[in-house]
Amino acid sequence: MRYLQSGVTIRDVAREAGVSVSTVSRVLNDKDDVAPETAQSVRRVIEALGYASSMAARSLRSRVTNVVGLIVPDLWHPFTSLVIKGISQEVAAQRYDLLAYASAGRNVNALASWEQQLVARLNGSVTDGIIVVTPNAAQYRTAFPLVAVDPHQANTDFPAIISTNYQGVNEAMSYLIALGHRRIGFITGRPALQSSIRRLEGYINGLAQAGIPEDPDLIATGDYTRARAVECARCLLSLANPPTAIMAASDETAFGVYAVAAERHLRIPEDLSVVGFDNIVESAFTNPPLTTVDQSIEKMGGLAAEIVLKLIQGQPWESRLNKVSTRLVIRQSCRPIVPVS
Amino acid sequence: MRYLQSGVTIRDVAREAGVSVSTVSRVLNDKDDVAPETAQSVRRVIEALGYASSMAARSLRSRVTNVVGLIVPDLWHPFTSLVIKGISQEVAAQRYDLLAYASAGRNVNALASWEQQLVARLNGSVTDGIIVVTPNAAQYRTAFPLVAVDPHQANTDFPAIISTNYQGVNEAMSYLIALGHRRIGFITGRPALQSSIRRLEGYINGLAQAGIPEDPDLIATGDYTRARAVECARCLLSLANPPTAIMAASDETAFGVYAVAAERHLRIPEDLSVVGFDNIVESAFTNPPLTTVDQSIEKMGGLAAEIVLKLIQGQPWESRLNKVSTRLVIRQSCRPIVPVS
DNA sequence: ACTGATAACGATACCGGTATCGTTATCAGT
DNA sequence: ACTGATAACGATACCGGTATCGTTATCAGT
Repeated sequence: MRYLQSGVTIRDVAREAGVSVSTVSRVLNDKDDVAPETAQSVRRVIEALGYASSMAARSLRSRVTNVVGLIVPDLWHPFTSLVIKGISQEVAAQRYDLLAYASAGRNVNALASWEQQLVARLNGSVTDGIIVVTPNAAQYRTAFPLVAVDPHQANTDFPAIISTNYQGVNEAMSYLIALGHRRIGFITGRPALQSSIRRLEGYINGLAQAGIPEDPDLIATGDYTRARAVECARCLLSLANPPTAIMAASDETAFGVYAVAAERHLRIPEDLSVVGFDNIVESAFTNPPLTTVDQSIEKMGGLAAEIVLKLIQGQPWESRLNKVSTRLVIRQSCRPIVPVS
Repeated sequence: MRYLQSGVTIRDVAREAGVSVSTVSRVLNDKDDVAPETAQSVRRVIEALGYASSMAARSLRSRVTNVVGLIVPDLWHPFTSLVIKGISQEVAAQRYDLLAYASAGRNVNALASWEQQLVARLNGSVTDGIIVVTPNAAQYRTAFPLVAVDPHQANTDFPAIISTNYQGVNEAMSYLIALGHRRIGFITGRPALQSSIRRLEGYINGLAQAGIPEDPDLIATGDYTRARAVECARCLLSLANPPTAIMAASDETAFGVYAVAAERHLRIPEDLSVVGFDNIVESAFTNPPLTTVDQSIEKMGGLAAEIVLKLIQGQPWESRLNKVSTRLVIRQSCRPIVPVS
């Protein structure tokens, strides 16, 4: 492999065009005090030399990059993909560029401090503002616009986008109870996370509102992963008096329940009703399609982008907590309970 | 919203620690000619001031960023997600950072020149090398490492990763023919693309090898999208003598066939066999699960990362075309043809 | 006592842009 | 003819790091 020569700088362009670097810079930035003919000839030279200005040099001096940064744990998880889709569209619409950073593969302990470092380093050099998805650090210190999507802590120093976790589960519970279910199992998310806590509260209050006593055996502690959900589901379905329905704290969790149902030859929804949370793309394609709580992940991304761009442009954003509402999507994984005659 | 004060520079750290900026720089880069006590105290000051070095300034001078760039049309498409997963793991393993750029939302005509600009701008300022997925430009001019995944042109100036498109379809055809199918429809990809051409050849030669005459009616021209595939499938299934099986040039295309089958009350695989290409995540979750040609998208990403990192480190990479082999994944969307008694 | 090597650190030019201030030519208005 | 405004452009400091070269103190070896 050989590469073409590079390293064309603004000074090369200036020399070739017979003007000063100032004038070239003016042409690059579409300033208005340049004679049209001059601009034209400079542009021709730029084209001929294949010149592209260095983002590093530009941002070092002018402190504007027109780039929005995004920090996510990974770039391939379904949840992440949807968030990115929402962000991406809004950012592109406002003619900014999007630049994503994956923190995956890193030591979990070092992660928080690494993210903190990254935020500081990106802002003030390569990005004008940053969107963070599921931050691990409690606090970010930055002088630049920062917005968090689905933060794991309740209180943050910067605007955060969250969905109505409590109401989402609560609504799903009403639905299951209306179908006649009384023994409803719950598999939680990762206990430390705010979203997980709120969803559990939705479950508990859902039962209370219907006057159904809470049974500790029916609450299994998961962590949002499919693997852990499999263990939880085995546990719940091995009870002497097993649940007729399982409310899962995430779609991935629900798919774990699907797997266990299959291994025990339980049919969904005939023998077991299941409700998920997230409405990731896969949930519409499973067999049967999963009834789940849609948290408009895409919309969360869009809102995050909107806010960070407002902040970048110097407009204030009062509200620190921005809720995006959830909605129960009824598919085919639940059915009314048939009283044992 | 108020933000913390920022703008801590290396000079602030130097002043506070009572050393020169050179020494601070040495500490930052783990150079060995610094007294341990000095390094210790500098590190304490860095911590106390919340200092983070500016990537822009660093890369401007040292021309090393430890960042691999990625340019993709979008960040949420299933194909993209899998490529990114492969890249991400390899890049993280070698302690580089990954930075993704989405070109979506941009005017299609301006896209190629925009990408060309972006490559030039990223390299030599924020990244050490770049991986491009499905480039639109015929040629990129860059002095830095560049690798293309699944390029749309056959010949490129830089290493490219492609899958064995021809063999993949060919193998699938053998499978369908072995099941007894004789009238096999084909829905192509976007005709201009190299991958599409090779897949079509796999279909045509598959028929020829079995001595089955080619029927132009059975070849419908798609473009890899689900929407277009729906029209193609309607066309094929409306023939006087319709196909008993359809080979689709992509999984998305296959899902278009699924949709048309449902609207016409045709059962898959009882009434119609379908084979896809890609093996995206969804294909395992459809009803029925799709038999498809796996092109190890993740592995393609991993290989791309491996090559670009080798190039960055100055090691040569001879081969310009790197093939990743395909593999037929048999699920439940095909069945043997039953002779009409 | 002198030499040479080495450890530890400092001073300063420089990367490639933009911001800022200055200069020159031209011309309308009196 | 002189003044002031304006259009068009140039010279240069500067952004915040690192590379390069230099300096000083210390000490082992003769």
